[in-house]
Amino acid sequence: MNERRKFRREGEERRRQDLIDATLGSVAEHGLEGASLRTIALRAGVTAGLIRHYFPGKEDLLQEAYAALMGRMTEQAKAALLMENASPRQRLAAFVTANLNAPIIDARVFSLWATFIGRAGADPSLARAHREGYLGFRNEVEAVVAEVLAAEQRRPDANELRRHAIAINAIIDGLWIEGCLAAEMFSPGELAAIGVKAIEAELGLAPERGKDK
Amino acid sequence: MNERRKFRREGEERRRQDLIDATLGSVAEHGLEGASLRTIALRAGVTAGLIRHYFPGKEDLLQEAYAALMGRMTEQAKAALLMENASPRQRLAAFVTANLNAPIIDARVFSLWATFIGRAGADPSLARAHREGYLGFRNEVEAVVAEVLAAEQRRPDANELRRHAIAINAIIDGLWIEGCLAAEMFSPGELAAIGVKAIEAELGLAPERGKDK
DNA sequence: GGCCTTATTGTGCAAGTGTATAAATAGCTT
DNA sequence: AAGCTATTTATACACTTGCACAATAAGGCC
Repeated sequence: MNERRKFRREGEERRRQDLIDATLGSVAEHGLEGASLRTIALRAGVTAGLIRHYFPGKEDLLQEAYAALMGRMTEQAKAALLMENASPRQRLAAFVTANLNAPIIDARVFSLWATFIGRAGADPSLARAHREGYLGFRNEVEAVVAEVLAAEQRRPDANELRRHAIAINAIIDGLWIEGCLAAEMFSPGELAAIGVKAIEAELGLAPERGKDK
Repeated sequence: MNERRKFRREGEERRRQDLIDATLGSVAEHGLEGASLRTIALRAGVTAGLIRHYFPGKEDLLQEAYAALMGRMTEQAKAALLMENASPRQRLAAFVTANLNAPIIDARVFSLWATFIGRAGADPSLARAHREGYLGFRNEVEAVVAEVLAAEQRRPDANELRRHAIAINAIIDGLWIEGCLAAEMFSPGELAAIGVKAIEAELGLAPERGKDK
């Protein structure tokens, strides 16, 4: 009468990925507290015991899940900077726009980010993971800003550059949060437009004229 | 041999406040997952059973704790706006400065904010609490911005005002996060200086000259 | 000072937790 | 087709959790 459940063997990479995705899904829906091994396993279509076969403990699973989340976020964010043959200013605008639209503006991703980063104060390994991600991001910003200003024949010193990068980073982060928490309060593209304008004001760039030449 | 624990009766308001503080402390240190009724009670110097006497359930306690946190944050933030006989521009600068220094820049407060808001996506009552707090804050900003621009003889329309408020709010939020997460990366007052400058650029205000007249 | 209210403690309980480990079977190798 | 191995299931265990409730004593009231 008691039939043992049928199952399929999956490749190791695939299973690990599925478990990590299931973990992120659980955390996004019910928070860290609601993400039990059984919940996660159920979501991954697997029994709880299997998790122990791929991860030494729950802590490790959570940590890998957070790393995966950060990786995806920064990867998507930086992708917008790779445009070839575009002016620095256009690339900066594209970067900002990419960061202030889907899929980066996303309630689920924000929920995950907030949940994990709330523990950064207590968990040093999470704090370090964040610090690295943040500095990498800011350095990217600083590099583009340097190019933009150079194209305008301006020679900012290191300190000025740093302050611009901090401010621009803040603008993007702040608008990102507003967008994630209350997407329906903004019309499509509105946040990106506000962001680009604010950043150009910060850099003292003349307002864009219609395409000439 | 088994002596029952001695205790003191406290006023109702006092006990509720203590329990709420203990809750915030627990959540800040160990996250929502680590904030059990027993942990909270221990921190408040009380037995777990007592919590049920003041709060119908854990959910209610958490909700009241979040409301208390938000209340304190916005209260402190708005206090800076109450300066009498100061120019609008000075009041705006004071507001920004107040928001980008201790006690509002604080790792513990940030941890709490992030932990709770991470659940806003799943918990509608938390989401609403946030929405109200955010809109109240932004309206304050919008009001000051209107005064500042009026003092400069400028007549922005409602939409322009709204966009300025959104951008300024983002700048403050973004710098707040940076400061909370990595306070040691910034010299004292640096974030506030960056914030004031960025906001004045956003509003198109001429850089401040030394006091004349 | 004795009494009465109720704030507070202590204990119990069912459900759920992470971890450990034994038993089974899927799918490759030969 | 049989056998092996390691992926997967299933069960057990000690512990914690939120909640319920009976027992107790603190402190104001007469």
